[in-house]
Amino acid sequence: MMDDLRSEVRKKIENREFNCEKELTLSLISGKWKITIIYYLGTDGTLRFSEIKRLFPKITHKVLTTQIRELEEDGIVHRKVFPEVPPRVEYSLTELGQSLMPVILMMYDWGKENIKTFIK
Amino acid sequence: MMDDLRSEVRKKIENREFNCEKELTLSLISGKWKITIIYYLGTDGTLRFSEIKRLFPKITHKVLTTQIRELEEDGIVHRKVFPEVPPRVEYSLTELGQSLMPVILMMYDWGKENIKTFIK
DNA sequence: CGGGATCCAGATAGATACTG
DNA sequence: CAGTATCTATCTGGATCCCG
Repeated sequence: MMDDLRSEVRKKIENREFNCEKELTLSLISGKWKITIIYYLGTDGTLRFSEIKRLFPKITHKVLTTQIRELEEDGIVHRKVFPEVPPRVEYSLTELGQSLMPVILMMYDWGKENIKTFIK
Repeated sequence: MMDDLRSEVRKKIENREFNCEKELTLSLISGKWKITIIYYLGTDGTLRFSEIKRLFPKITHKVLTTQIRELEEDGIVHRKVFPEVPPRVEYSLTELGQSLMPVILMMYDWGKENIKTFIK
């Protein structure tokens, strides 16, 4: 067990909603911004909420919160709160999250390699 | 260019809706059944519509049609129609689709390796 | 600064019925 | 056998406003 939050992914596993383990991997990184959030945290190490937000000019505050919270519930992202005023919150990848990086880098490479195919 | 169908993925590229190339890779395999359909075609070589359907007891006819059609529009899957009665249609991976297999296998391995983490 | 609540729109999946 | 059309349920993301 990772933490006491009930992640949706874990529920899917319990309800046998996956055809196969690769769908677990897929669902962890699926979400309009998740894969890129993981990638940034994996390359930059630690980022504050506002720093991540600045990386995505078009994301709204609430949506970023939701995406990060889900990654946290899935055990991919670690959240560290500093008891200061104004509050400071730093995010980083957990060990599990870091183990996802090779997969994401491979997807990155495949995309760079093949994106030409999709452009006229 | 691949074919004359307008794939949603290609439109997203043109509209610059991706933050990064890995989101291209992700969106090609995202969809409740796509990644597993690609995997089956990659390992079995060629499958008929009804054969694929049998592999997913819970998928409906129409949903399978839609998923395959999108994969076809994205240039991942090749569709061969035999002009017979009753009709026969065989699906297989294109070269582009086959190049996705290592990525999917890596996701499979990651899932098998880490699924224990998610079970109490 | 970071987060939560509410309401809403669009996309995706599923049920069902019909076709050559 | 494979595919289409219609309708509906669900999910996810987004807009907006409020809070310590």
